[in-house]
Amino acid sequence: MQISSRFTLAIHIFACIDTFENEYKVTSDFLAGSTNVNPVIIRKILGQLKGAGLIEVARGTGGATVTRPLNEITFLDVYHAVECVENGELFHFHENPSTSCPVGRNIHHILDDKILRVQNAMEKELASITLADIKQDTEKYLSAENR
Amino acid sequence: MQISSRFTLAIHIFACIDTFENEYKVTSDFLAGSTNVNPVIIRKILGQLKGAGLIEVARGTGGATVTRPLNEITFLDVYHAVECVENGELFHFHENPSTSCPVGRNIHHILDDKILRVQNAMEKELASITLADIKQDTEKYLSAENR
DNA sequence: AAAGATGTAACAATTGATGTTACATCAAAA
DNA sequence: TTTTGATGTAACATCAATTGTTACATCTTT
Repeated sequence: MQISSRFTLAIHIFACIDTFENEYKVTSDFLAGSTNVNPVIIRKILGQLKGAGLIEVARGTGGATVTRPLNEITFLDVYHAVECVENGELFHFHENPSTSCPVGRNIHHILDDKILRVQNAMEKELASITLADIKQDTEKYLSAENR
Repeated sequence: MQISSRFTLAIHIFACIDTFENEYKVTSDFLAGSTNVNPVIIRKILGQLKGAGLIEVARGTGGATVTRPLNEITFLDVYHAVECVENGELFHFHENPSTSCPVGRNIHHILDDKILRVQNAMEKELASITLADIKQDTEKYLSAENR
């Protein structure tokens, strides 16, 4: 299983807000155009980002804006905002291992710390990347187009 | 989205093989009992592990055995054997970002290296854990039960 | 009020995971 | 050589999550 495209969509949304907020009003329809994804899906993601306090969305008048400096928003913040698994558990366990088998009744003890290590490694890397990096590379690629 | 329970099931299977292979013949029915998962599911996972060269399964007579020393099989080997996403891509991209939007047509350039960093961090940690670690902790918890 | 947004409910479609039955096939042992 | 107990696998069922879509109440500015 893969991490849902909501994550890459959310990053795409932030790149659009930063790139276009001075030129256009960045609405769900605008974002739907850039991502080629249904506006209602965009609004749901905007709602999750808003719920996490990363953006504000103007009711009535429309448009999304970022609430903090971009270097203070990490990929991990976005990931947590948008990925909706219980406790953010990366690995899915089989539900009811046998309690009459000694391995079955201990498999959680045996595995939990190792799985946590893997999840922590991933989250640490996610936390090391910020939206400022995205801004920088977006500008790099866009200016490379104009030559 | 979470990584499928096939992964934790596969580790469970290895723990069973190592713990019980001298006492019992470790068949798909035996493993189905310990994991509380349907035997056909177990056989599919066994097939994937066999395809990756990690185990051998005896046709006719039945039973699974490991092909290499446990410290030479990493979590990453098991993960790759069992997780069936194209190229092992951890993140799912939205399919058709707009080519008429400058952000849309560059979003892959912008994101790919960062996503790769995250995936590499996860895989590096997966590669650092081996089935020998599982064996050791399995023995630890089972012997703790017998006191 | 009118216009242009958002928020959200309700439902459809698709996909992948998981479960289940059935059966062909295999290898050892009786 | 037949029986027995396995595996391999097809075919289908079920379920959950993602994603898409329509519709509409609601909000803010004009």
